[in-house]
Amino acid sequence: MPEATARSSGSRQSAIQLAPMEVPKASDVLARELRERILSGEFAEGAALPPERELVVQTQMSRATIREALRILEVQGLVRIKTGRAGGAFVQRPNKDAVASSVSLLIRGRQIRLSALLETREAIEPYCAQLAALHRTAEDLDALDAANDAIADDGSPLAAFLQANVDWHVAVATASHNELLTGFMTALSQAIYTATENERFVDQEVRRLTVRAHRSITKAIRAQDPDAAVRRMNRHVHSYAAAVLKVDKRTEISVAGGA
Amino acid sequence: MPEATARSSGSRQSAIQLAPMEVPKASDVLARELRERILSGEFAEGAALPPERELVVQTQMSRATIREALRILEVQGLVRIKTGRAGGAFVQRPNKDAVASSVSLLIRGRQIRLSALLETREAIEPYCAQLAALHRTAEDLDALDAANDAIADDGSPLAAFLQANVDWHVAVATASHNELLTGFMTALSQAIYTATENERFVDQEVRRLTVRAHRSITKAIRAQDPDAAVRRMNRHVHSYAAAVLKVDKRTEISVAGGA
DNA sequence: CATTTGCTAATGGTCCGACCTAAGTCACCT
DNA sequence: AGGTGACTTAGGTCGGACCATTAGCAAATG
Repeated sequence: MPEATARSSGSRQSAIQLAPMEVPKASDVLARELRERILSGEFAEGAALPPERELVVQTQMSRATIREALRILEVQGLVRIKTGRAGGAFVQRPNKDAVASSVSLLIRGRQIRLSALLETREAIEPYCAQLAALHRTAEDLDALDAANDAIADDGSPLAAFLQANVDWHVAVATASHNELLTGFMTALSQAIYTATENERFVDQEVRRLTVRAHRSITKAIRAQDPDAAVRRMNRHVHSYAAAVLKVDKRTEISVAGGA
Repeated sequence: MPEATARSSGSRQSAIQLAPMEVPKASDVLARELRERILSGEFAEGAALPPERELVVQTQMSRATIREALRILEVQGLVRIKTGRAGGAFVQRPNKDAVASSVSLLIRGRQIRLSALLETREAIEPYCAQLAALHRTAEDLDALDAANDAIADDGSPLAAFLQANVDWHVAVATASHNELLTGFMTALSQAIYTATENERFVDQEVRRLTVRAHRSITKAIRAQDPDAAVRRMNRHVHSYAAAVLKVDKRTEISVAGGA
């Protein structure tokens, strides 16, 4: 790759020199302005932004430009747009779903392997369990029990098991009362869910072991025993990862062998 | 909040029942379609999507609709749009910047406290160091050394120190060769940077200690000693967090006292 | 009176067509 | 040869029109 080293493109040099200038797009300018006002708290959550046509007269921009700006904010999770009378753009604080979706795109786009997802979970979740043991409330414990009861339901289909499994893990993260950690774990759990959906290794035995491990971890969290919580969670996610990867590898081999 | 419990709004019940139907927006449909094709690999990275006017004739949608769809993909980091002749929408795989920006919005929007950020780093980074010790390459070591040398430069301003600090931590994550973990750490480091920018506790002593800790951790990573890496990193981020929070708390008190 | 139905207004969604701006290409002129 | 400017192709912006959805109110209806 030959890098251009010249300071000008080879023509005569005038005495006057100007730096390259940035010309931002109008919709970006408006989006940035609105975003700053939202994040600064100037617009309260749930407040309605002016209607598009009103923004047109206020900003002197065209409606297309304004709509693009609103679309940007919508994708970023900063506003929610409702149609119809009394509709409009309503201010929203970004939530973990926005993070989850962008993480999901990263995973799909860069084809991050299941092993990397499980590895990441092994990094994060034991610490979540530790914090959960320290900060859990009664409601957190209820959520944990509810999710685990749903997992214990033998008759439920695979999808229900996996969803309940996700719910339990997210409940652990929620009990940590660290919103950022919760956001990461939500995104991660969802991704592991979809990646595991086609795995065939989830049988009654796996379910039984899962429920037992969850119960044990929940017990430590209830007892506010951070050491036990981190230790048991570590063991749980590690053994789960090992089990998944064993099946995963076997599948790869059988696929490769069958071709 | 009185929740509506009725299944219909109180009128006569016809025998025929219909579920609420979703009517997606045209731009969302197009965005979804293009997104799937990009993620499935049908469009290679760097490939140019058809020009807007060409998409108009292909999809029978208006240009405004198509532009909104492209704007969605742009915000999600799936395409990059260039103006001028030979411009257009070029396919891009989402990178960690997209995750970092959405995490940044989450942090600002939900006013996540610095203590939570540091807590999250304590969860993630020791594991990163462990993986780095296992998987680091020679290039990774070079990056670590370069970043730490930049930190050691006593004469540099605060911003340079903080940036070099971020670079080093990101380099550790990169050395783990887990793209998801790297994405998380990039987002997190950037956020901690901005949150720490105004802290006044970074003096020469802090710099000296930081450099020393980094050197020690780098040494463990170089020696491929995961246990030492995780232990030292744990200690480093923990003591850094304690130091920051001490100043943070003092600042809060002095502000409260002065008011 | 209660319910249903229909009308009206407000607001986002879509479309069309025009023009502006940015940036390669290339022929022409010096 | 080298610069200059017209041409061309792309996105960016604009204005206006009309459609679709929904809330609220009014009229019809039993």
